[in-house]
Amino acid sequence: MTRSFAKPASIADVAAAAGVSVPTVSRVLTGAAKVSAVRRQRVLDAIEELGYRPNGAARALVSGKQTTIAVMTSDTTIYGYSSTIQGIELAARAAGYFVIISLIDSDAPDDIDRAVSLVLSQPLAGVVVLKFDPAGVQVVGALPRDVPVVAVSGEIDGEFSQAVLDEVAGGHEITRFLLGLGHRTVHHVTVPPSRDEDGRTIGWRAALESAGAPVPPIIAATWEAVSGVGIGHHLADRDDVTAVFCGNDEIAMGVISGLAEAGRRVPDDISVVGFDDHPLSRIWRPGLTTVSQDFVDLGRRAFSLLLQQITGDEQPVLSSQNPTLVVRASAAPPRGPTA
Amino acid sequence: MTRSFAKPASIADVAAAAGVSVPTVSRVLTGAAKVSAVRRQRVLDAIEELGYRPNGAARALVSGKQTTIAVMTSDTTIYGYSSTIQGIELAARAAGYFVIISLIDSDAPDDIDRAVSLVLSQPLAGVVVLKFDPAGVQVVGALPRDVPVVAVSGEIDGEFSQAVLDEVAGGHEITRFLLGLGHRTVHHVTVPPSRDEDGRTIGWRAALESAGAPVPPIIAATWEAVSGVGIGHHLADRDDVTAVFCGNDEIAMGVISGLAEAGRRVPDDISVVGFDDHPLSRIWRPGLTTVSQDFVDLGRRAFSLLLQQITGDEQPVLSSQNPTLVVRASAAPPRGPTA
DNA sequence: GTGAAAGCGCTAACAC
DNA sequence: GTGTTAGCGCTTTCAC
Repeated sequence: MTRSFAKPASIADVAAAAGVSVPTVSRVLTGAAKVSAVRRQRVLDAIEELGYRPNGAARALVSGKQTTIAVMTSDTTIYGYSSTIQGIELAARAAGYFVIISLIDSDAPDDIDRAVSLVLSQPLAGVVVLKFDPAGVQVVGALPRDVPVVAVSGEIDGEFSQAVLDEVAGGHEITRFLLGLGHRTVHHVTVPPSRDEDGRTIGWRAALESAGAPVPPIIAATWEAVSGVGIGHHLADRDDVTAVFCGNDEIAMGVISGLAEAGRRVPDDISVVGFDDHPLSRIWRPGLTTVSQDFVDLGRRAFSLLLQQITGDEQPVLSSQNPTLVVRASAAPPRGPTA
Repeated sequence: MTRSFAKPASIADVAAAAGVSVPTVSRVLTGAAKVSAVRRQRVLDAIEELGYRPNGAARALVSGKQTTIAVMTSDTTIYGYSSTIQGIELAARAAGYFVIISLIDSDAPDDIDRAVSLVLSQPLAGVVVLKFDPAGVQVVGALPRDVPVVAVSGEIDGEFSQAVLDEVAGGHEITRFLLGLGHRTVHHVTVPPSRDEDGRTIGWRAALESAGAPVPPIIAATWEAVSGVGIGHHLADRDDVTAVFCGNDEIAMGVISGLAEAGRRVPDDISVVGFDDHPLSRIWRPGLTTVSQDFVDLGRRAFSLLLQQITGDEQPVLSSQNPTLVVRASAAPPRGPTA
């Protein structure tokens, strides 16, 4: 079969075929004004017959309204990222907007500039930046002030509208939970932070301090779950570690695996908890105690903030939501008295 | 701080500020023709000063060229989906195209129609459909023939260009691997198929048949990893099951968890393998034996097929790639002789 | 090299 | 209700 991508029919073709004027076709298309039933039908028939579809570029040009927003992110595959994107798309589509995905290669200045100018070269109603990592932070800083922008997650700065999950509260709560189980302190493994310290780390530290517990040095992992495995091996050698709070669930799984390979059992020998409530946390053995974050809702809220800006509101708004503690089996009281 | 989203500067504003004509500005922008160094610099300065950015809608209108493609998918969070999307974006961006994500709510005719007409209302150079599931299949069927389309995965039909991973080969290979370990037969748990039978299922059946092994009834799971847990419980009661090939890694993890909860050990009591080589398969305990698929590359190939169509090639092309077996610890020979 | 003029496909403003 | 006239921001002839 031969496929042909011929020049598409224009509104003028439709008008000609229907024997009406161009604006009349436009009227039946947009419903902006009444058209007699006869002509309306003729137009509809012509559209059908010609397989006519309005040219969006022309529409956007004349109306001055853009119906596309961009999501700038450094990744589309990480659980939190992809779920947030899904939430943004859902909300955007419901409001009649399309969403473009624009990947940021790294947080190197060159890559940031390239990503930003690429996005701006497109006619956009606004942009949502996933500020989960340093690349996102850089992009927010590089975006011009005359474009509607909302940042998702990250440090709260008040300059842009921002949709966040209250990570500080989440980190605080899960750390307090561990302390409540009887642990003397809680060690902390981080994913690459989007700033000096992620909210979850700040919450962890605050919980420790307000309980008068020692604050051990932070252990840094990468975004790769495997990086947790090495950390698990390392932790297995340390008698002083009884509870570990990991920056996300994948890392926690890696740590548990590493611990297991080194012969230490979770939660019997050591408690390990995560963050995010990844879908696999539930079926992981032992079930992972974690903090549940509603990323899809986060994406929805981000879009609604953006829409506010697009439609005129000029002041930055903050939308925050509290995550909830999910208790499963990976955390337990420490073995014996300090032993 | 007050943000203002004033009317953006147009090329005419730049021309006025630089004291040149509009086409001259266009020339320095596009590099279509030489401009004297003096004027060029004046234009550049004016652009800088006014913060001018070309209006993409106007450009698209006049050039008749679209630089946006759509990816239609029923999900953005599943590992294979999100990785493929990332590959598409990477390739598209390198070629100067933007990618719109358009979610399909379900495979119900209404949702399909809505999704298709929504996408077509946008000025697009082409569309990539993720045909991993029934919704994708329906969408491909509903798309008009005058738009460049490429399908990713799914049954090979020859009507559209298609990028696939050879799932039949993958399913065949991993089943043969299990048989080679000494299992009498291999049971199969499927994720919702995009057609009567997914390629991996076809490969499984073929391997069984050509080995003269019995073909047990198929067990159906959902896309949710948890659905595997219940199946695991169920399987634990059956003495005749010694090897299970799951439609994807998440389901395999669920099955292993269910088996473990019921007191059966993997791979000692029963072997379980997956498909996809999910990032967590490696750190799962036991390490999951699976079939590795390069989804990012799949996305890249899909885009390059689309580009071929956009730039004129009319005949459908098939791009296939062989997945590779990844042997880890979750499969072993069956216990004793039939025992 | 550079400007004037035309026109991409569409909607808005205006007469009738 | 309907057609005529403009004009959105840009690139592309086409003269000079």
